[in-house]
Amino acid sequence: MTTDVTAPRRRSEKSRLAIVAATRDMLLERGFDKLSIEAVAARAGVGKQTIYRWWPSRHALVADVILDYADRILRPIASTGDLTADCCAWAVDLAKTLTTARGNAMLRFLTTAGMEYPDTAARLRAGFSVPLHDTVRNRLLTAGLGEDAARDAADAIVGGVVYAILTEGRAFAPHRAETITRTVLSGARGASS
Amino acid sequence: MTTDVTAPRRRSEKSRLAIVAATRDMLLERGFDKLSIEAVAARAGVGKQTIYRWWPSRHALVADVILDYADRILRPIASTGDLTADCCAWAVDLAKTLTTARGNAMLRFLTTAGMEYPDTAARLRAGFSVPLHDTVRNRLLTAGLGEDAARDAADAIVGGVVYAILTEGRAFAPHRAETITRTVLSGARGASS
Amino acid sequence: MTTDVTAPRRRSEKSRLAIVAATRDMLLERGFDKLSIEAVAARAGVGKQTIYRWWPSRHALVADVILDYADRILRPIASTGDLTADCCAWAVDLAKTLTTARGNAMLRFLTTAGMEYPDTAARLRAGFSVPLHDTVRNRLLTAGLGEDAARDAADAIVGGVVYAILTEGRAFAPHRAETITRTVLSGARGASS
Amino acid sequence: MTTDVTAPRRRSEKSRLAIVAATRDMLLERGFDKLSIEAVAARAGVGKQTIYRWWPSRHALVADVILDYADRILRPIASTGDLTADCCAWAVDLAKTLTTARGNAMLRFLTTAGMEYPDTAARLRAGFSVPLHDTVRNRLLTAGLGEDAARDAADAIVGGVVYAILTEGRAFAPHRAETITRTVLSGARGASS
DNA sequence: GTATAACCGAGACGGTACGTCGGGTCTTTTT
DNA sequence: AAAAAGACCCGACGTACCGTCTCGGTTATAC
Repeated sequence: MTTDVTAPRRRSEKSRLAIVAATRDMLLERGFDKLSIEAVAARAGVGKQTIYRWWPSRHALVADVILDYADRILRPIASTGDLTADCCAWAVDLAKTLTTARGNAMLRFLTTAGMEYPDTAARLRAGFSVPLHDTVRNRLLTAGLGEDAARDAADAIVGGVVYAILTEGRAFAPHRAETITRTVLSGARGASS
Repeated sequence: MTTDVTAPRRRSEKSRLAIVAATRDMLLERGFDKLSIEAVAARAGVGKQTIYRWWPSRHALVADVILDYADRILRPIASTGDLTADCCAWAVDLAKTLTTARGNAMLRFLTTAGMEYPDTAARLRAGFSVPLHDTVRNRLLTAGLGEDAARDAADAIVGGVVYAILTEGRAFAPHRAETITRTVLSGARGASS
Repeated sequence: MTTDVTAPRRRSEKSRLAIVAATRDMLLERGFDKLSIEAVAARAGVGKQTIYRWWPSRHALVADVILDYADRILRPIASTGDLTADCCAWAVDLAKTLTTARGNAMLRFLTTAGMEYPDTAARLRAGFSVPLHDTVRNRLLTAGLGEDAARDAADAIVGGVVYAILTEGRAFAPHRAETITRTVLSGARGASS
Repeated sequence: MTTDVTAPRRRSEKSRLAIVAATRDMLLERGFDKLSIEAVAARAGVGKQTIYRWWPSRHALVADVILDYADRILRPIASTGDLTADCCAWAVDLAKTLTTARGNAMLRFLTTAGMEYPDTAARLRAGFSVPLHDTVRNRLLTAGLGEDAARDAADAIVGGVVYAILTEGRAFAPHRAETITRTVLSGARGASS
């Protein structure tokens, strides 16, 4: 039974929360580019060093905040027996979330923050992209699709919806997520049968 | 009456080319985040003001460079009569391009540079995302699909391939573009018949 | 005929003056230890970089300010024919200047700022200590003393007065400068005869 | 009458010695300006608080170390009957000590550390400047000089030697201490007779 | 012979200032 | 009139230390 040898060096939980909250707020107010560590520290009532002590970079800090929020985006797919209906409902729900002001902002940070820094990219992938993809893939596997078919269909559904929102922004009409999903699924089911 | 309205401004073509070349080179060498106007000016042997005179921001400058490169990514789909084969070949080709070191870098800049600045985002959308989508959509329309079906299938194919590359990077195996495309098309054709 | 090869790179005289004035003021208000470049820049309405561009360090900046002031301390010795009277008057005058609030502060900065940084030390020596010593030495040479006698007596007079003020501060009574000087001179004259 | 009012506060002698030694070493290695409490604590293997518990400031700590060393500089004047010879020997010895690497460094710290902080200045004066001056003054009184003459001559000798070393550093040739002293004494003796 | 409190090491914390980079504006000189 | 050069004001960077403040752990009186 390991008793946590790494010694949790008495980090101040109060400061941690203040920093994360300040980052989240300023991210939505001013955007990722204009988010400065200096401003976050000031807003959180914290010394700059306290941020640098626990986060290696601005990207890593933002990643934490986004992953915290990712749980609100990642939702399970219902299993009513009707695969298409379940997936369409889920896709429309996802599209709605990603076209709210907050959701769309988070999607953009998620994408920008992950660029250029492999470590951060890996964390965001593991905490968002992969779970998103797996949600669909697993539902398809449950419905009897083969490994490859499930993976490809999941790529097409998730990619089709998310990439469209990425390029079109909040102008994307959520109900389009339904027709995209329906299009993909009618193909995937035929192919797997 | 001045003939040749477009050029009473005596802009130095030599400087313009040097700036664009310097930007392209440094973009690939150091990445978007670490690209500074100061460094571009120095490398191009140009005054900072000459850059600011013609481009409103760093994002706009980078957008120019990327759109210049976009032509190498945007290619037409062949029309051999076999829709599926044509689209698959095109998709695999696209995936191959976007997983080269250079192509992947460009895709990332394309995505990052467009975030947070609506003007730049609109230009990049018009110069890359829309043409990409239209290429597929038009081929599908030509093949007899309906408006909506063509649009949805194009979303799924383009999004499926590009978003996967966006999250997985160069690890994405280009041949997966074929199965994704095939999956989508088998659905879209069935639905439209 | 050289036309100033070093190219006077269009330095802003306005900024230079504002910086020097701000430094002088804050030096007297808060002391050398608590003088920060940041505060000087703010008070002078100038960017920090403008200070760093022209002065290599805080010590160098302070040295400039002090040497500017040194002219008020360095005064010539009168030549009435009565060597002792002339020197005593000069010494008392020096002591008076160095025991004013401002003069004493300057003496302290002069001493502190020169420590630890050879370059600054050399400049301060050349601009203050050496001229001070030479003033006395030259007067003694004029009066007929030999090289060595003049040098030693100058050491004793200047050192006697200045070092005492350095240790005792403003408590030093200026008229003591007279008796010290008289003591030294009565010896030096006897020895040189 | 409470004996030992100061309370046996169980101060760790080991820590005290480690701190003083670390301070002395780093003072000579890196100079006064670059001496940080943090570094002293680390080098001494001691918590920062242990330093702050017993010394109010960096200056006070350095003063302790210097005064510890002052005993090696402050030496008595011999009494062979020949006043001039005794004083000259003493002065040359003093000059030699103050022009060693270590002695000169100590003299500089002594001067710098005492500036700006009245408390520290007073301690250093009492522990160094005053004893130095008194050593000479007392020898002169013993030799029959009057109060004032002794004081003035002591000022001139001590100041003449120390101030010259302060400005010239290790370039000061110790034998000059002899001629300075001789010059002053020949005056002081004549005046007091 | 314990308790109990001062002292210790360690180091996190809110801060100030450092010296540097680069942004975008402005001015001077050259082409 | 545009361009090169580069000084300027400014904001932020990431780092070094400041002096204060807990944390356990360890002694060494005082009960």
